[in-house]
Amino acid sequence: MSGFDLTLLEHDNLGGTIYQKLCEALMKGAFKPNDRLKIRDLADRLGTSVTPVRDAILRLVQDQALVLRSPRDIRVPMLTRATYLEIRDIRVNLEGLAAARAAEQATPAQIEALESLLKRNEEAMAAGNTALATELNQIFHFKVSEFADMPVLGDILRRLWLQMGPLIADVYGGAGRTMIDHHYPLMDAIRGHDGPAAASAIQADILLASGPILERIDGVHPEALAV
Amino acid sequence: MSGFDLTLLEHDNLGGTIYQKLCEALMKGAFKPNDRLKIRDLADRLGTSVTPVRDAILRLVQDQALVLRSPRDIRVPMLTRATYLEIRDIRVNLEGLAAARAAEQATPAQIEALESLLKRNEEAMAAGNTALATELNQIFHFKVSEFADMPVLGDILRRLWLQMGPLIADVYGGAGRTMIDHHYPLMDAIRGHDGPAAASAIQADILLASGPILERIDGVHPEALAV
DNA sequence: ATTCGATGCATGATGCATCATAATGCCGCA
DNA sequence: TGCGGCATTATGATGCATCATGCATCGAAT
Repeated sequence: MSGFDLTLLEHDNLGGTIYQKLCEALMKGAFKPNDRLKIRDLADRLGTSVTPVRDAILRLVQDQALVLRSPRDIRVPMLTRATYLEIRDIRVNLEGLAAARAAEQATPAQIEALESLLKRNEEAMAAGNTALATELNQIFHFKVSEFADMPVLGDILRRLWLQMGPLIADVYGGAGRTMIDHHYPLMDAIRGHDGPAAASAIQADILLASGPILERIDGVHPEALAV
Repeated sequence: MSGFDLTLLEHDNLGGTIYQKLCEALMKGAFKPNDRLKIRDLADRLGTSVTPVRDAILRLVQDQALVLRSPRDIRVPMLTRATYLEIRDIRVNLEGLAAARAAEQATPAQIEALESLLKRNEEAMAAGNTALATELNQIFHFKVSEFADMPVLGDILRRLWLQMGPLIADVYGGAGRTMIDHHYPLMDAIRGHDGPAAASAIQADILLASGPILERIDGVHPEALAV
C-alpha cells in the first residue's frame, strides 16, 4: 500500500544502466579482486561509446567498489583484513539497528516475504546451487533494511556489499554451505516483534558468516600479492 | 606517526578537484536546499569544459549530495524530516562506535589535537564567527573517526554530512551558538580511555544538536513546498 | 469581454559520440 | 633486478541530437 517503487526509475540513461550491470557483475563475482577494468574494452563489449561507461566506472569508484590505483589503472579492490573487519563491524551496528526496527514494525506480508526467501534459499542449497543461495542470502539482508523503512541505511549497506562482493563471491562461490541456519532465530524475533532480539540475531549471523571469509583472506592475500 | 594524509592524493585530475570544490561549497552552505545547478554554467565559471564538471556532479549525485529531479534538472536535495531523522540515527550508531574506539586507542598527540580544535572553536564562538565555529565542529567529528582508525566509517560519515550540509549551514549559519559544551564530556571520556562513556557522550551531543535543526525543518518545509 | 485551459513552438540544457593529448602500464633488455 | 621505449589508455574538449521546460498564442466558456 506504499505506492509505487520509485527506485526503478533509474533506467533512463545509458550510464545508469551500465552502472547497474556492473554492480550485478561485481556481486556475482564476475570480476575477481585485483582484476583490471578497461573503459574502452567495456565500451566495445557493450556496444556503446566510452562516455556512459566512464560515467558508470566513476560512480563505482565513488562507491569504492572500484579503485583507481593510478590515473590509468582501474581495478577491483583487494580488501585487506583490517578493511574487511571494519566493514563487518559497521554492518553489525547498522544491520542490528535495521533488524530491530524491522522487527518492531514488520507486517504479516513482510514476514511472509522473508520466510519465502528463506525457503527458496534452502531449496537452492539443497540443489547445490551455492551461487543462487548466496544471492538469496544477500537479498534477505537487503529486505530487512527495506522493511525497516531506512533507505539511507539501505544505500550504505548496498555500497558495503558492493565492496565485499568480489571477495564473498570468491569464498562462497566455490563450495561450502551458506549460513542460512542463523537466520531462523532472526525470524523468530521478527515474528515476536522483539527488536533487541532481532538485532542480536542478525549480529550473530554476521559474525558467524565472517569466519570463512577471514580464513580465506589470510590464505589468499599473500598469494594474491605475489601475482 | 600515522604517515601522510592519503585523502589529498586525489588532486590528479580536474574532475576530482572540482568535486572537492563543490563539496566544500555544499558544506559551507554556498548552495541552498532546492537550488538548481547547471553543468555548463559551472563549467563557464570554472573555466573548464563540461566533462570534468559532469564527472564531479555525477559523483555528488552518487553521494546523494545532489539529486536528479529529472534528467536535466540537478538540484540540492531538500531533506525531509524522516530522512534527517534516519541520518541522525545512523550517525548515533556509527559515531558512537567510532568514539568508543578512538577513546580506547587515542594517543596523547591526538588528544591534544582534539583539545586544540575545541579551543579554536571557543575562540570562534566568542568572536561571533558562527561559520568558522560550525566548520570546526565538523572537523572535530571527522577527527574522532579518523583517530578511531576507521576509514570506511569516515567515508560514510563524510557522505552523510554532505547530505546534511546545506541544511545545517542554513540553520547555524544565521545565528545561534554551536553546541560545543557537549564536547567536553566526550573529551573527559577520551582522556580516560573509556570507550562506552565516549560513545554515550557523542551520542548525547548528536541528539542535542539535532534539536534546532528539527525545529527548522518543521518551519521551513511547508514554506518551501509552497514555492 | 475577460479569464481559464490547452496546444504548439522555441529555447535551453543534457546525454552520448568522437577526437586530440599526455601520461602510464607492460614488455623486453641489459 | 632495474630501467627504458613503445603501445596503450584515461582525461579533457567539442559537436550533435534529443528531450524537457517554459512561454505565447489560440480557443472556449462564463
